[in-house]
Amino acid sequence: MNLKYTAARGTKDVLPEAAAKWRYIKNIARQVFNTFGYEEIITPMFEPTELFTRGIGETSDIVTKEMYNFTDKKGRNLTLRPEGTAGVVRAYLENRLYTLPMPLKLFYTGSMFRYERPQAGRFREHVQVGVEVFGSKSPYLDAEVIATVVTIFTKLGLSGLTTQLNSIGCKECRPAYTAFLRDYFTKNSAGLCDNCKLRAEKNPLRIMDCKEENCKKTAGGGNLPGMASYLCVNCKTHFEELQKGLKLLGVTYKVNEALVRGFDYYTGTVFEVHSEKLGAQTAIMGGGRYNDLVEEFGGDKTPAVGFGFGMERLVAVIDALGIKLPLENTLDYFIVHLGPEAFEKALELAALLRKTGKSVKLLYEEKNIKAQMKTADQLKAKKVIIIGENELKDGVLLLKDMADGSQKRVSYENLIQG
RNA sequence: GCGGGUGUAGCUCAGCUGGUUAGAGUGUCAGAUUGUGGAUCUGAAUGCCGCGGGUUCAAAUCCCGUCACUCGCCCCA
Repeated sequence: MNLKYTAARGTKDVLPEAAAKWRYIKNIARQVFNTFGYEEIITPMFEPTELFTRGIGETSDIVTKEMYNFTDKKGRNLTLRPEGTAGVVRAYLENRLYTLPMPLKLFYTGSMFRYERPQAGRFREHVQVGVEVFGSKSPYLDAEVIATVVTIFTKLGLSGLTTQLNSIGCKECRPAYTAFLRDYFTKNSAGLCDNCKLRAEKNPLRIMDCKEENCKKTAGGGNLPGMASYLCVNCKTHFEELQKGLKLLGVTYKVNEALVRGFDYYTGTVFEVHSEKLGAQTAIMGGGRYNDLVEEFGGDKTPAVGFGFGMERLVAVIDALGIKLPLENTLDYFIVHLGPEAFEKALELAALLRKTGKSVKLLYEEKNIKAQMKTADQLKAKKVIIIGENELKDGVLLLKDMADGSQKRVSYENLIQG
């Protein structure tokens, strides 16, 4: 076959088998969100470009090289959303959701778009399930938000995950630390890799996480003071209480002082969940606090915290761990029909059974019984109904249980009722 | 944006240093079993050898380009 069209680079079809997994995961997530009191919000897939450039940060990689921008017929600059938070914050303000009881807990699911080079666990369109909570600055809320996603992962049977945690400080304390790092690394730039030379100016926090040996050495092999020692009192107590909260909620975690996230809006708490089953992309969930973003978008100062996890990566971990999700096979009946008269009966019977909520399939072409039985087997039908000359003559049906192979004659009435 | 690998049947892949009608397993379809699936046996169908160009008497094989996939870097879910 000579394919005329293929899916756009970095996009993927989710076929029925995988879609069933997605459905199952989303159902679990919905259940968990419900128990934590979240409500769903659906926001547009594209927004004015400025929303993202301002929200995520002009200099971030996502904004500078990964956005799907376009102009519409009126010349408006629009962008396919690369992440979920900015749109939800915009919707929160535009619809005056701040008049609702606080804290307001929202969840969403939807596609995100980033123009990246595709690779294991990374696509140009990926689906995120995420939450945003507005109106509380309590560290115990941070803890609960983390517990929410950990609960989902636990319910799905995931193992070997590590929840990483850090505080990157707020407007009060972070500038002093980045200034210190910037100063230090520009003075000691000789040993840095090309990337880190750029980072020294742009985002010196990242240098602490570089894998290059020389950069590690230049960074003092872990002897440089970390962000922790620069945190202001508020950030410090917040971070301590968050950890206390996680212990109360039974969430195991690991503090990772090198954990930095790619969006500019984060303040204080940041966190990620990693799996070693994913190749180079190990994060399946990321999030944090963003106490200044609502205000930057023109609202009142409103603390907020959120996370997002990626469906594709989550499914990859589930598969890599060999987890078999309890997906139900839904085909109740397959009707085998022999001859034109039986076919008509089969159509009528299918309609009756479907009225009672049963799932029913049958073939529309004349095929011998063997071929039809084979199809029933391939479709994993629970039961097969056979209608042939004998059954027509006696006004009954032959009902076969595909699991044990047993079969018996039943009346139409009994079948519909049972 | 930068590197490495790979494109052969629906799927997984073999085709060595160029040489005749391009193979295997699996799946599909048919038959053995004319009213019975999952096992076994027999048989059949299926390929612009990713695409374009070049070298050559001759290219799936060598060279260049291109596209796609894939694994890394950066970054991120």
